[in-house]
Formats: sequence, structure tokens, C-alpha cells
Amino acid sequence: MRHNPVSVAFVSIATLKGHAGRKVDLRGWVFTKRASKKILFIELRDGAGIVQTVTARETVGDEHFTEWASLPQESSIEVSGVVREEPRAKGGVEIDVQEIRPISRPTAEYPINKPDHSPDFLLERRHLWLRSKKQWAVLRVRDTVFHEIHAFFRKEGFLHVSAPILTPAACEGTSTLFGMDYFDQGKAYLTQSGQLYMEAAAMAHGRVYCFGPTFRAEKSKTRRHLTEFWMAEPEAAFYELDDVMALAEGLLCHVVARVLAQRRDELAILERDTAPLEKIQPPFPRISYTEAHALAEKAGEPFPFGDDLGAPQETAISKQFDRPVMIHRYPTGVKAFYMKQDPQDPRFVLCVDVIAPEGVGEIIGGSQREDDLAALEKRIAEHKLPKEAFEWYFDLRRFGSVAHGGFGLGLERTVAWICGREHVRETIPFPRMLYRIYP
RNA sequence: UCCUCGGUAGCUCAACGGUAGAGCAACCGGCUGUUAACCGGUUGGCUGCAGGUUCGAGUCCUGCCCGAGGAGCCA
Repeated sequence: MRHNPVSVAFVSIATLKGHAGRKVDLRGWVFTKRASKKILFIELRDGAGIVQTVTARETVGDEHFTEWASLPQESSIEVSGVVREEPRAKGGVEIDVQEIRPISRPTAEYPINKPDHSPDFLLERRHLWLRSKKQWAVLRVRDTVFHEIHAFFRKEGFLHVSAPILTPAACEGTSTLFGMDYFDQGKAYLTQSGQLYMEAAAMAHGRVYCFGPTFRAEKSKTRRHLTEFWMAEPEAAFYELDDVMALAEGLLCHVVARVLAQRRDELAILERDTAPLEKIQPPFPRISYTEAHALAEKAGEPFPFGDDLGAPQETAISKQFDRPVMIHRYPTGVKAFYMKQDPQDPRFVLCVDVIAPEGVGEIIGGSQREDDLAALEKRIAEHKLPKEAFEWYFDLRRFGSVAHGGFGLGLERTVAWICGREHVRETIPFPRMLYRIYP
């Protein structure tokens, strides 16, 4: 069935408008098909876009017409035809087919054929689900978010530094880690944060960030959790909490603006209302934990003062704003050991959580770090963490300690928010979750 | 780990304790500038697994398996 390739320049569907009136060669997959006696419509998908092809029986003859009309969904094909401007078509152009050359016919019925499948069915076939329109759009937005996070940090003078994936011990000592045997040196773990290593790198380069996969072995079963997800973690020397908040605000505004500029079509495919995204402009509201506590109470979601905010509280608070909310200065007891105590009030630490609007929840967690050696050693002891493992980390305070801080941004939650997706599992190509590691 | 809900045709779901059904998909035919096309027909089942109650279980009971949502934890 494989034909002899001739020296033909294949055209991308994304650039078809510039070829109006000309004959082109395309290649891709049969996305949808509607056939009748005289006319055949095949939507061709080539990865860059989708275009409807039109085949007339009287033009191509009975034999060809019958053969091409029988091509099942997801057959791979080459198409030769003339580009015609067509106001009735979705993309403004169509292809008048002269020839279709099948490359490979499916050997079984394509399983994803109607938009009424359950999440479990689709996740089991994630390798095929990626081809469908909305999933295609989500990954393109994700690509832009990924790229623009890098672009923003470079613009702000941050150097990319890769953090290790394998680590000797818990970074934060809170979450459960994926462990493995590491030769004769005992256990190693998949990283849950590159932050501590970024603190070291910040003392070498001033402003740094890492952006890589992160692993949490927690048995979380919610639409906001994955066991493997991607996190961007900037860290900067001489940064105080206000600087950390300004950086987070700048990053989110930059990313949203770039997605709006570059991914209009994809957001339309996702039926995402872009009006809320247009509002993502500085300044974001900044409220203290104490203010958040009062706000939650007023919104009918009270919780004990001193406790961490739960998902219902976060949702209730974020509903009262039209842009991300920064909640800062949480009680010491509910936050990680490395966060610096507030000199104004030692009951609190200099941290910030950024809650995305529209119910997605926390997308950023950050803080100013404890830069005083004695205070840090005390916190390590309070959290019952093994002091020996942190000797290198103490060195950062022994040799020229300075104020510094940073945050972690969850890529999938950010993409879920921007794309208006219910669940983070749709925002990563192959999600790893509590009960799923296939495909 | 806990709470709630679910598992029936390839898919999405119905079915009072009394002969397992519809829509979609697939296949065949018809028709149409179609676009979640439409119309007619055909095919399609160990009702998650194991036991129990009953004249009779998809339905009731017990245990297990699998999944979804939420809680906790976090990004």
C-alpha cells in the first residue's frame, strides 16, 4: 500500500490560506467522514490543523470514489487537490480533491468515535485521545505556557538551573515520596521540589529557576492532583516576600497575556470564555491569612484560626475576586520548616499562596526563606527532620547568608485554569495518578 | 486512609424480584454542500468477580476487585 514518494513539497494545513487557488499536496489522517452517492467530505487532520476535503464522484470516477469513501476514521492518507476559499467552511478554505493516496488503513475500528466517552475509557486510550480536537488544543496551550514561563524568567534575568530528580532525602519532610534502592547508599527518592537546590544556585547566580517534573506519592484522589507533575521554581537572592509576590504576579500576567495573543483558536476550540482571562492584570489582591480567615467566615466557610485553609475556603475566598488572590503570612504551624518567621509577628511566616480564580485552587506556593542559621536549626528540630541531611543547606547560611525567596508554580493547574478544564489529568500528555500509570 | 456514588452490548445509559432494552458506533441500503448529518435495516450480552437468600436475582444480602468525586496533603 505504501506508494513511492515523489519529490513533492507537502503543505501544512496551518498555511493553507496562503495557497488559495493553487494545487497542493497534504498528508495526515481521516478525522471525520460524511459520504453520499455524489459527494464525499473528509476532514483531514495533519497535526497543525484540520481542513475539509471535498470529493465529487463525477470528477474522480466511480472506482476511486468508492474506494476513498470506504476509508475508515484515522486512516493515514495523502491528498492532492486545489485550495478553494469557501465561506461555508470552518477554516475559510476547502480542498477540491483530485487524488487520495491511502498510506495505512486501520486494522480495527477506531474506539474514540463520538463525544460521549467516560474519563476512564478515554484515559485508558490516552495515546489515541491525544488526537481529538480539545486534547490537541490543550497541549498546544500547554506548550505556550511552558515556553512563556521560560521566556518570562529569562526576561527578568533568571538563569535556568536544572535541579536533580533523584534526591537523598525529603526536601520538605511533609509529603510521601517515591523511594528506590540506590546501590549501596541506601534509599533515594524522586524529587518533590527543586527549591533547596535552587537556594544554593541563587547564592551562585543571584536569580535562578528550575522547571521540571516533580513527584508526590500522596494518595490524593481529586481533580487537582497528579503523582507526577511539572513545577517551575524561581529563587532569587535579596528577595523579600513582597518581591516574591511581585514576581508571581508578573509571571501569571505574562503567561496569560501570551496565551491570549497566540492561542485564540485553541481557546475557542475549548469553548473557553476569554473574558475572565482578559482581566488578569496587576495588581492582584494581597490579603493576609488573618484577613482570609475573616473573609471565609463572612462567606459561610468558617474554620478555626490557626488551621490551614481547605479547598472550600480557598474557593469561597477566590470567588470574591476577578483575578488571582495572594494570601500571605500563614500560621507557622501549618507551613514548611524553611519559611522565615514574620519579624512583626512570630506566629506567622513570610509565605504566600496564589489562588487561581474560577475554582481551580492553589497554583503557586512560595515564601521568603529562613536565612538565620540558629532559627533554621530550631525549625528542623521542631519538624523532627534529620539534621545531618541538611548540613549542606546550613552552609548556605554559614557563608554569606542573605534574604532570599521564591515559589513553585504548578504547570498543570495553571494550564487547567487557563483552558477552563475540570481536571488536571487533561493538561499533561500522559497523566500519572493514584490508580493509573497506563499508558 | 476515610466518606459518597458507580460497574448491564464496542460507547453512553434504561430495565417494580418475573422473557435484558434504547440511542450512538460498526456493517448493508437510501438520500443530502455535509460538518455531533439524516432515514431504513442487520449484527451485537457469562449484567465486574465469588458466594448466599428465593420457585425465580441485572435487581435483595455478604465478601472481594475496579473506577469516579470529595476529605486529608499539596502545586
